[in-house]
Amino acid sequence: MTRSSRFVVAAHVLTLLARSGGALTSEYIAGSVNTNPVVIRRILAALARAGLVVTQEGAGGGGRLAKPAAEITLRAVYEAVEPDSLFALHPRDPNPLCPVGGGIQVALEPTLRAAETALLDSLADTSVADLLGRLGAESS
Amino acid sequence: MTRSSRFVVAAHVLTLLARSGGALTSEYIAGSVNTNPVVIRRILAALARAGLVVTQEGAGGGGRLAKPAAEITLRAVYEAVEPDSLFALHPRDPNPLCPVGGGIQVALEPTLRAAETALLDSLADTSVADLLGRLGAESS
DNA sequence: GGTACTGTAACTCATCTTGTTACAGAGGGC
DNA sequence: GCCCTCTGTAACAAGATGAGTTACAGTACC
Repeated sequence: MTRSSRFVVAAHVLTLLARSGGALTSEYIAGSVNTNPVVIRRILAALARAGLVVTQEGAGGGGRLAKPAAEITLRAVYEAVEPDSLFALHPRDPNPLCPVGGGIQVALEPTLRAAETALLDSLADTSVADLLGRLGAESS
Repeated sequence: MTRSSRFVVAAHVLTLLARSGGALTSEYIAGSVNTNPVVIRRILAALARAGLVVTQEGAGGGGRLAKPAAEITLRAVYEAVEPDSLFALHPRDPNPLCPVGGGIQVALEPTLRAAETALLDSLADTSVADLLGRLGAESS
């Protein structure tokens, strides 16, 4: 799979916002992430839809956290920017006349769901505040 | 991300092989998966490299399980066909002069590793024999 | 009104996946 | 030995997606 870097970039953005304590412009954030401001605005838009940040247009605007950094888990960040399921099923439906082809997707479903849940539960153990703490511990 | 369906197809292939008890040709398998035989051969090649199946060239050849279906976990299948890490880091390295940009990847690393481990551990709970059992319970 | 922002469309480029054709080589049956 | 049936793999096309970029409409503060 062509993995996207949106999740890692989103965590980066939120950590920046947590550290600043206020609002930052997409251009400033883009300078730290080393990308284009539009890329940041797209990420911020997804995070805003999920209620993790608040953005404001116009002069003096930008994005800021919508709640305390300790209350923003990486699970919420992941779900905000990677809405699709982790596993892709067959590109063309398998042969329904084959006993295996006709039932394999249903047979796999509970396992795939459990694996994705395990991933999300693990991500829920880390918050944006935790990330900020790890940064502070290394380079104050 | 363009999510790949290799994992689901590989599970399908192995379930077919487990059910047959012997060797199947890529053309036969392709009929159940509803794809091209070359796609199946690519999957079988990855599974063979991981020691999950044995393939044989020539007339009467094909692929068969290299060990009992109960000993093939979906974790091993996933690792065989999806060798890349689940999370992509920044496409361009973040700005090292920024306190956040310079350390965010290191700060994220333990969380990403734990999440990927949680996923793999969950997949280890299901074997190819389990899949075959789920199929049998629905359509005998 | 002017300036500083976001929101978003539109386009390009690169990469990945899948499907496909083609062909070399292996191996069993005659 | 000679077929015929297979795998292994290269090569290419088509489609999808991600990321980067430019452009511009709209909003909000001064």
